[in-house]
Amino acid sequence: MNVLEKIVSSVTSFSKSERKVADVILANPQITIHSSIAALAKMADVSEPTVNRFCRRLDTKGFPDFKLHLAQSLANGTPYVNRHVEEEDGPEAYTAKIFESTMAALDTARQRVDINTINRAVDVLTQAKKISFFGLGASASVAHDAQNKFFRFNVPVVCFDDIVMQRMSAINSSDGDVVVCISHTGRTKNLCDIAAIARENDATVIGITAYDSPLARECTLVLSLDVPEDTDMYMPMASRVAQLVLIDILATGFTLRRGSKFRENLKKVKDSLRGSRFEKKDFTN
Amino acid sequence: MNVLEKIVSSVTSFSKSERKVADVILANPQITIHSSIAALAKMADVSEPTVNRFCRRLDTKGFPDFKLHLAQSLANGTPYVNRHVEEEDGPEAYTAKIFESTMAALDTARQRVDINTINRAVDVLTQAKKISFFGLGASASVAHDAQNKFFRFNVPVVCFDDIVMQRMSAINSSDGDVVVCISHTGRTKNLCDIAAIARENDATVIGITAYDSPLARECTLVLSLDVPEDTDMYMPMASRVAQLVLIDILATGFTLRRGSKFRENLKKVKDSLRGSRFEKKDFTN
DNA sequence: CGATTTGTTGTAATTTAATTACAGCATAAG
DNA sequence: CTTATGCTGTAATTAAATTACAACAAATCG
Repeated sequence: MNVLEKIVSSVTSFSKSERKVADVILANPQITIHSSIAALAKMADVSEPTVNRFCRRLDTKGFPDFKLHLAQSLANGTPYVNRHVEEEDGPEAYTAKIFESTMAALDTARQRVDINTINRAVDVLTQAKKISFFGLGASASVAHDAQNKFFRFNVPVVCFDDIVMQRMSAINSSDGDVVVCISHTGRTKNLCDIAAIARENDATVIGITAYDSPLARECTLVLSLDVPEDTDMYMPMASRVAQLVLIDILATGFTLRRGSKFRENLKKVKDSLRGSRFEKKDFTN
Repeated sequence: MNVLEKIVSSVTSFSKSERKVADVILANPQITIHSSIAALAKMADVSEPTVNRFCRRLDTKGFPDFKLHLAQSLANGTPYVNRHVEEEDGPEAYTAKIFESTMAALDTARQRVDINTINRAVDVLTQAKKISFFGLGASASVAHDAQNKFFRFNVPVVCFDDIVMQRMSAINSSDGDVVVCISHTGRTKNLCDIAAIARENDATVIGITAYDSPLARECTLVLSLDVPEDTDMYMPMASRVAQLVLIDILATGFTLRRGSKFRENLKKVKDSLRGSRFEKKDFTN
């Protein structure tokens, strides 16, 4: 929890004077970090030791340390203490909030993701005979994106967003095949079934899903992203972005494992698109 | 440019002692922000005024101010000054770098995006008779994701990743229809054609693409995301995440414009999925 | 209803940290 | 070899933050 959020959440436990300090800081955080304790005390109309006590109450070593923490909270420009979109937000507010909450979600995802599992997943993927990406609903687009990436590596890769096709594909899988099942909740029944079928047929099943979910139990390897989802909107937003970044990481790990010679191959794929595009120089006029 | 990057880039203009200071700071930035000028001077084996002069050279007001800037640079935990993935990076390094570069990309996207255009795009979308999302290649998955979101709003929405279908759909469009064309480069010939066709048929064309690209010229409204793409990997990564966030923003703007009654409808859509899922309580054992 | 205790706040003293002024030294140019 | 320019450190100064303590307010208990 950053200092700004901490101030908001513990505002009830503050004394009268401390609340005055909190109000001033929340109103002009940017000014606060460039003020001395004397200036801030004057703004809040309290004494300097009160400001100091306020800082200590927030588990900082003192005023300078508090400013450091505050600066970090503000690093992303965070003008909105509350990142949840609200009814009365205008375009500027909700745009900023969505960017910020997405970045915050990626930050927690980064801290929580298990590097070891990523490494093992990359291992498995590089040795795969065939890679299949399965997702339903919102996760289907993540699966498509994964296909688009891994397809460039010139490995056999398929992607299905249709349970019948997924089922048939899972039944036909065998030892050496890798099936990647994508689901935010990990509680989509059909996908759990498919993971189980794939496992029964000796495929390695990687789950990009919630830890300790039904789907997770069916997987050989679970890449969990416990991202705090903003449920106000009833749509998966931040979680899906985190999933995509995870795909990027797996794809990057894959290319690095394959070595630099392989990377030239990637460039070839990219260059092959040139014919379908307008040249850049054509449009500098 | 953040302070850390600034130090790296101006390392040549430093004097011998200043470079010693730079080395110590770059090696332990986290320790630096919790040190006094005396402690840092000792670590770098220079005098205190040298440290102070070093700070001034970096356009900060002095040592405390420098620490503030440094704290902000480190806010995202940035241990990697260079965010580009390199050959010799291990799983820990490339995972962190990809998360960081994605977050950095979102941050620049946020700063550069034009709120006014977003607002107009939301206007247009809320009044649309029908919404179509078109994308090819990597952008196809973004289009799919957009469809998944807008579909929940109970508005007529289609998504095509096939040029023939896109073309037919564009030809059949008419006044009041909105076509959203997604392309990072904005130079995919087929998509430019389709945008032109849609426009000729009086549809409103929103482009999620590069500003000043061939596609942008064919659009009624251009949502540009000039995100610095890490081209080392020859894959669209950060740019596509930014596009998705933009979709989230448009979808959010849409729901807010429609009011709170409409939001209950969203909840209904989400609840409708319940039957296809395992209940949470079933798996707490 | 008054006395005592607990907690909050500000004043003044102290300590700590940062900055400035200046002098010595090294390096490079004339 | 001499002079000038620039870099670096010592010591003095100034600014800032913290601590100790006293006064006051509020609440609790007899």
